[in-house]
Amino acid sequence: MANILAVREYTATTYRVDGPDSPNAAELRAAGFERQAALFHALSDPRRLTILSHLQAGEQCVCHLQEAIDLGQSLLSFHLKTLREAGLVVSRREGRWMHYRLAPAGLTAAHDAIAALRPAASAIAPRTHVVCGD
Amino acid sequence: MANILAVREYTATTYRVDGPDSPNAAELRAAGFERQAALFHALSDPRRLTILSHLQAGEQCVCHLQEAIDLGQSLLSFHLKTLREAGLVVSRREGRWMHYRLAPAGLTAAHDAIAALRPAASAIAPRTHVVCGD
DNA sequence: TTGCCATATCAACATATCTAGATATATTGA
DNA sequence: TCAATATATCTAGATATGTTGATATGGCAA
Repeated sequence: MANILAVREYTATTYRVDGPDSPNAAELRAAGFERQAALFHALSDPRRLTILSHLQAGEQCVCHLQEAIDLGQSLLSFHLKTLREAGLVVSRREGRWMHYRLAPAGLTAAHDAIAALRPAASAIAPRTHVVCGD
Repeated sequence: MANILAVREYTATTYRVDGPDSPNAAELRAAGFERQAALFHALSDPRRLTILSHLQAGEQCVCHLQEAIDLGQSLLSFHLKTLREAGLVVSRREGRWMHYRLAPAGLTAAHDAIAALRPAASAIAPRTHVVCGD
């Protein structure tokens, strides 16, 4: 880790339920949505999805990614940084080359976030004639 | 549908593989990433995630959402529109009230998009000493 | 050293998105 | 028909994000 900041890690965090500064449920949920939103933001660009799909086969160095994907050098670097900061990929230096690979924990977090939003079967039907105005 | 445009629907689309205008695999993949990116964009805001989680219990009218969530009227309407255009919620008018509920197909599409990105077990390890420079 | 190469970062600009307030539209009830 | 209400849309400004070209950094080889 050294001096790298702002990299999401998806480690489990536990709180003592009644500790003096334990955040309440609403705050926890809000913080969760912030995290999840950041994760989905990283996934919300077709170029970044292209990069992820290229990494699916295994670790790649930037030079190979650049050959495979039509992106300028600094732009590719920018998108890789975005993915890295979101916790979706990790990087490793080998000599002068940087290698990137998928970070399964990040994808799992995204997967779980969506799974958590899926409605109960009872929740997908319209509820007609519910009085609203008062 | 009438004159509603730009609403994503997630119906299966099939192509004859060798038909004269059948898009090639790369184009199909690119189009898929565009769609998926739009979907993730709709999920990339904590306010919208909050809305979705409120709809998880079942259909809600806008007035109830507005009570439950601290958002100005036009802002709530904006985010609901974003979710609707992404195919994540559907709306229904009942009298003067609009009711919104989750659209399972949209959430499923997001879920599947992430599942499709998950790496093979062999792809998550660094591959050291791969020659790169040439 | 020195120079080269791979990649990251910076600075400037273009574009997209979010937000708030004002206004428009649709529906109901008087 | 009119007024009231719920929600959507519009407008303008603020902020965030993406893109490009230039420059910096870190490692290697001569």
